[in-house]
Amino acid sequence: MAHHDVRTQPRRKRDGSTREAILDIALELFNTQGYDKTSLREIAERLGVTKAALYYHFARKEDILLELHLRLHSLGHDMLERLGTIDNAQHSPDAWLELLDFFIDQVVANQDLFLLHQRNHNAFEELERTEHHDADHDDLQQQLQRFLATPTIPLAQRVRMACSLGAVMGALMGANHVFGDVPATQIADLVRTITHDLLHPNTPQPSLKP
Amino acid sequence: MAHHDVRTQPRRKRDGSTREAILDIALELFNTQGYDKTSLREIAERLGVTKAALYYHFARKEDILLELHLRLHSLGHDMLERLGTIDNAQHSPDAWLELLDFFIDQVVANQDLFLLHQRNHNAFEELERTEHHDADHDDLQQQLQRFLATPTIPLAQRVRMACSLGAVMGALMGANHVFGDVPATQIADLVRTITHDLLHPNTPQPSLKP
DNA sequence: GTCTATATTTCGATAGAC
DNA sequence: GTCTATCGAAATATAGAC
Repeated sequence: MAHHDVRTQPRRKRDGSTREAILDIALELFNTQGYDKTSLREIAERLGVTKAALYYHFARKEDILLELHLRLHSLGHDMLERLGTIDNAQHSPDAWLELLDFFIDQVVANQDLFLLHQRNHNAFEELERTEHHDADHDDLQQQLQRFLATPTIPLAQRVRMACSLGAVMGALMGANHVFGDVPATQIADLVRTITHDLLHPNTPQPSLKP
Repeated sequence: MAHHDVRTQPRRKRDGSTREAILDIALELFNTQGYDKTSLREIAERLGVTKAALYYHFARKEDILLELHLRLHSLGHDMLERLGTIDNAQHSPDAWLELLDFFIDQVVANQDLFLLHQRNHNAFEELERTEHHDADHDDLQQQLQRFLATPTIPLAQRVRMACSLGAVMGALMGANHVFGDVPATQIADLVRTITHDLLHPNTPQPSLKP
């Protein structure tokens, strides 16, 4: 579940650890400097190889970003299925809350990838413009936005759902800089409480799960 | 209050409308393509002039972004003062709610500028790394983050405040694409209600203002 | 203020040896 | 798999005429 096959490539040395190292360094640099401002020379330097070596593993610079995008995409796969079940009948706040619960876990566990997507929004958009976007494998965020645009759901509730998503991102993305050394899981639990208040106004919190 | 002096430049033709036109086009292109992917050639082309003409108005490309940043900064100036009064004693949810109320208006009225900041986060960061950032003229977002890091405020409430900010942004930024032709002011009112629920859990809404 | 060059730099990408 | 060397494109920025 961690990788998506992509085992068409040959290998002789380093068995494939270089490819992973490239992705790790790229993820870090893309997050701190941005995708465009990060050159292949910089990535190669940090890795201790030359630019040309990168081209053995990735045909284009864009493909590095694409691979990172795929990982984020596979993370959202489970969520999108749950979204489908919601779409059919029950747009209840409870179903959405359950979805958020899962989403929060994903964000905490893969903060870097979500940060990448948020901080390089434009680069990702162009990525999907180039990759001719065959079918329904939309971005997670795009699917969520399309869901929030559903006209059959009352506007007030759609706005509530949008706010709840923003609340989760707002609290968890900058968490490292703002909440210091407080463990992310603790922040996540607080956020869960808050999303409950947000979606179930004027309803007291249920007691903690045993 | 709209512009910040910057009247050191000479002028012979076009009295200064070109400068404004450059900023308008740049803002649009930066939002759709990103700051890095937008070339001066592209801006000039759209304006109907040549690249060199831009350099009469802005010494560097970075200065175009900087000017846009300053406008966003001046918008936040009032808010930061209000923040200062909160910082002294009362960290009450009501004071924060009042701040949010003002913030929501700002975001609705200047959606493009806030979008610019969100979609080009990395470019803005490098901007403040270059411009040696003399004193306390931080970014609005940076000031808010520093405030949310205040250790004297209980953690649970700090997370609530972070969530409320995220909720506002989450609902208002993508509003155009998600909520279709619903006027932004209507969304804003819904968001106000939601932020109330978020900061005053289990408390019924006060009746609408007369 | 705006133009026509042109300088300078950096980047993504390729070719071919090892 | 990684290297050296290099190409070609595009971008920022400058010089100087009008």
